Amino acid sequence: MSDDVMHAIEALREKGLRVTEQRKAILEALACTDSPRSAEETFSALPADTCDLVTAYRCLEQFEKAGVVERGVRENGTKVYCLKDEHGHHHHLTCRKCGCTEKIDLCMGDELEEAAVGFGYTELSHVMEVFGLCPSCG
Amino acid sequence: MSDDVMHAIEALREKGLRVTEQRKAILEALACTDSPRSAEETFSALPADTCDLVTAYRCLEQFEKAGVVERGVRENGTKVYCLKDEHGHHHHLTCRKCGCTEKIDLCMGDELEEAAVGFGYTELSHVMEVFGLCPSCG
DNA sequence: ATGAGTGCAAATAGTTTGCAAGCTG
DNA sequence: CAGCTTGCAAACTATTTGCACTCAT
Repeated sequence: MSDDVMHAIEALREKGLRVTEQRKAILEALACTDSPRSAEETFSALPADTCDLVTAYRCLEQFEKAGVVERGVRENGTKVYCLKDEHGHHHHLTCRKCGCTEKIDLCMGDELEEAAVGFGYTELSHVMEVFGLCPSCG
Repeated sequence: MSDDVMHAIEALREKGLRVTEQRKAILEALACTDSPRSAEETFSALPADTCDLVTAYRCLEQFEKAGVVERGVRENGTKVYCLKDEHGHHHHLTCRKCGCTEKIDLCMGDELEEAAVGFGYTELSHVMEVFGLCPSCG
């Protein structure tokens, strides 16, 4: 089991969430790829009969609330999730055609906060995804 | 009819798209608000019997391809559209609770392009939305 | 007049909810 | 053993598609 998964499990415990076989498997599935995955995709990546698709949805939602995964969106609106790694917040560059992704470190968190706080907003979060055609598909 | 709508109509013609009553009404509906609106919301903002909801979906999609509207996403994945104004590209700060929005000028287009081009990506686009609680809701 | 655009009905994708049974802490 | 979790079925929301008809160019 990877470090990231262990940390995630620990985080779940700290938040008072229960650690079940299903949840461990879902975290493992998220850990074994760099690309953010949708609930369906995460579910498909699981060994057969690990859990129900609904459970994948529910766990991913819980994981996000607990802060162990990050949520993004595809160009079509599908929600995608990826395990928070030790580097914390980052974004993705996703190929519109083949779906492959690259991690990009660049994040304007600070500028955003600044602008939003200027409007008196609190509890900020943001979604940012970059789409394009990768070298192989372009 | 506002300037923005006139420009949009002109742009449609240039792209070889037809200018119908429905399309004009949809553009008007988009023009009369600062907030990005979903297809459903745009449709509801239309005078009764202007067109079918499906038409709103189809037109907004066409408008985006033609470059006369910009598309964003809500936190829940819903697609939203807003008319491109003379200032061009911008982003929004949306209140998670009441849904009100503020326009924010800040956009990291250049940094993004740079990073993405570094990976060999082409035909870039990006989605960026900031969510929070507005002063009244926070 | 010709094909883009539209309306209506129906299909689809993604996600959420209700409820009874199961398992974790 | 309390109540968080899960599974199964079903509801729902947002969006897309097929097809015949209409209208802008």
